[in-house]
Amino acid sequence: MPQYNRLRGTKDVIPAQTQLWEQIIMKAARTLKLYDYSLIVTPVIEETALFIRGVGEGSDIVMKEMYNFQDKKGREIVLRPEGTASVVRAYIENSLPVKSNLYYIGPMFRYEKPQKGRDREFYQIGVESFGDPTPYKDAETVKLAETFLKELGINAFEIQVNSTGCKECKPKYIEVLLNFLEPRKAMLCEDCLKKIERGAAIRVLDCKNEKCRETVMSAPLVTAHLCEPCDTHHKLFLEALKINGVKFIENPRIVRGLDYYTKTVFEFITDKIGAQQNTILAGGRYDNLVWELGGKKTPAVGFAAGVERIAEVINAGGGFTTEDKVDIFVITDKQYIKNAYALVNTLRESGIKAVMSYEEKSFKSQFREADARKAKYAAIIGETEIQNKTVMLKNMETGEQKETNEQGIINLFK
RNA sequence: GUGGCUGUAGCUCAGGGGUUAGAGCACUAGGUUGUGGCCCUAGGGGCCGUGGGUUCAAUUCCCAUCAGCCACCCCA
Repeated sequence: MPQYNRLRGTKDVIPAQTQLWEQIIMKAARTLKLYDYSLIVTPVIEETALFIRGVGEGSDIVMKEMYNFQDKKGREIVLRPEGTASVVRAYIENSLPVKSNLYYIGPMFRYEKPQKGRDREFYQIGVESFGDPTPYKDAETVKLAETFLKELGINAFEIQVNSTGCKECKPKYIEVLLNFLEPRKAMLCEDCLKKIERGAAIRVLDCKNEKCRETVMSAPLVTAHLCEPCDTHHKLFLEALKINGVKFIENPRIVRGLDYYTKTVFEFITDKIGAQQNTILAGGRYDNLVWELGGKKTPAVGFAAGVERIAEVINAGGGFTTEDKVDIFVITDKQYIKNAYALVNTLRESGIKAVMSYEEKSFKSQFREADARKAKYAAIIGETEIQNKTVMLKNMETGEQKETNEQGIINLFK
């Protein structure tokens, strides 16, 4: 018999994990509705050009991480590497209301080398809010993200915020930065030199190399080079966060890897996963993307959270105690299996989670199984019970048992 | 994409160039003629990741490959 295995970097999410996923999705949906967001579902496949235009030609995602292929007509197709470009495309294509609050959940694909906290297929829950240019919206979005995580019992994270400026001041800042780096090239690692060459000088700021970090310590900060409107926006954003009671850390060195961000950017970082992949949620404002993808000039802000990473954090904190106990395990002799079968059905019709073994097994085995399934009660139907038209009900925790009947059991669970 | 470590039962792992490869846990059955958890006994289950090479002989040594983990890179 041939054996088939998962493709590299993919995983099966089995019941031991999906219980947690159900919780994450349910709680996310509740919080999102509170903030007036609606679900949007877009295709997993899109034309490749959407992401080249949307995410940016120079980004790593586009340069080396896209799962792209040609379909039977030779069209360039890609398994979406992220959600924002798709949602923006759908927003434009469906002429949605200018002000729209949308959320999505689904798999994303990136052809990367897998390691802990980083798969080739992974799930994201994300939100995108269109039509509101104010910093209040930025702060609301951060607050929403914080609420979502706290609802899940996650408190061990740090919120880092920054502004990357707009298309007016960003290029000017990069020039200032280049002037600073130029005489210090000898101090930088090879990767950073490459970053400068391919026009991604800002990425030097978040290099983890010791020497680079030291060098960059005294580098000019973006926040000090924002144009007037961006600076005002940023200050008001920080103030709005305080009004919302959000605790944050200003980190002028966070740089998002996707090219579309303008002004506000933020990251939620945890130290609970025990891996280097410690960003569980990240996002920011992107005021030019809708226009760049062919829509009307529309401001927008959003974020995306990694479902697997969130699940990891929850598990690291002991996980959830989910109630998956069976209410009643029905136990019987082989000649009364049909009677037991009928009882299980009746109980279920009354909303009671009842199970039994259809196979002929000894009482001992059936009790062992009832125990393994963590049944609250065992209901025994044997010869005497059939004769008396009763059911022996045993409390599996206390060990007490008493004779009752079908209706008695149903009443017990009302 | 680069570098390092690892790959033996469902899980955690031991072992070792030569007959039938082990342990604990889990699983199944039994230890009362109708009663679980603890305990005891028995049992099932392994192409020793895959392919090739060296050898009289490979699961053990060598190479390749695949996969996982870690670091870099990057990101959710």
